[in-house]
Amino acid sequence: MTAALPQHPTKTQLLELVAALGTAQWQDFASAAARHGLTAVQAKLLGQLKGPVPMRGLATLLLCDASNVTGIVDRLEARGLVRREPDPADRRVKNVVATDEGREIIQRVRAEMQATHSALDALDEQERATLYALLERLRPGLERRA
Amino acid sequence: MTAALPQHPTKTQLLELVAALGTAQWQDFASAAARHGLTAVQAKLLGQLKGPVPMRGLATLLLCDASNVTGIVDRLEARGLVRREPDPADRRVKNVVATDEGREIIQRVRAEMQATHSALDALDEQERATLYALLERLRPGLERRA
DNA sequence: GTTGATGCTTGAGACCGTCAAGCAACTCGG
DNA sequence: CCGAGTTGCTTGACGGTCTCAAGCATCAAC
Repeated sequence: MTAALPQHPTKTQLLELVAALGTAQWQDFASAAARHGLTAVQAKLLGQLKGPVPMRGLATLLLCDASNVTGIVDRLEARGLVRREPDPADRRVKNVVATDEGREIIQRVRAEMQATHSALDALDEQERATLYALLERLRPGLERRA
Repeated sequence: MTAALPQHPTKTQLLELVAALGTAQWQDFASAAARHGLTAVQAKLLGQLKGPVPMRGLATLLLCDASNVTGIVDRLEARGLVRREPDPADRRVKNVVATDEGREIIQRVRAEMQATHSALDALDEQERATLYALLERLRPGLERRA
């Protein structure tokens, strides 16, 4: 008998569980990145580069000041994982592009997130679909800018 | 017609969704904390103090070096939100305790996480129970130390 | 063209995080 | 009891992350 099974968890319990899983996943990500000599923030920025993105766009994506992006890109560029390209339409803009090496590294980091992958393996296809649908419902509330 | 509805989202999609929600919640937490002059890390530490906790225990909880905890507790103590008490059983140990003001502030921060609360309001009791159960299944995989 | 907005960088300052080193106190074998 | 090893905490050095204010170049609009 599992008398402690919460049939109706409080919002607080759910909130704490989400927070705990979020930080656990972040740790997993950070340690995978560290194995390749990257910080979590650097890896996250690298992960946003599906195509050329202006510095300003990165600041918006990462919800931080533009001057912060300068430093992060500086360090990535020094390692050859990223390039700054002039924008043909607007000479103020610098577009950031991942190099081949950059793309390869971020792909490896994602693949090496062992804890996250093994956690998701605990669910079958159907359960994952249910979880995805529920989380998708949370998104609009969470991403609204206060 | 919603043809794009993923009946069976890939692990990658699910992973990215979890990551997005995790960082959104963290931002929410950080901005609630900032309204009270606290950083997210300070608020997180404060939230762990249900009773007296030794410095070493905090380092373990926060998955960081003990010397890091020293600085964070220093700043919280300077604001009077936390106290260091000697441990009666072991004179090496210093137990950290939240002051009344500290308890009050962390409670307010939690209550003021508007985005998170409104996100959870999008689900009814039954859905929350389902979500909780699914997330609980993810925990063992995620929290295993690699 | 002048005015104003926008994109990026720089510099100062605070916090977060690690590591190495150090001191105090505990523990345990002898 | 006593010395050896361990553990708990702090300090100092150093790098990364973040914000703010200031500055330069460029664009847009009148």
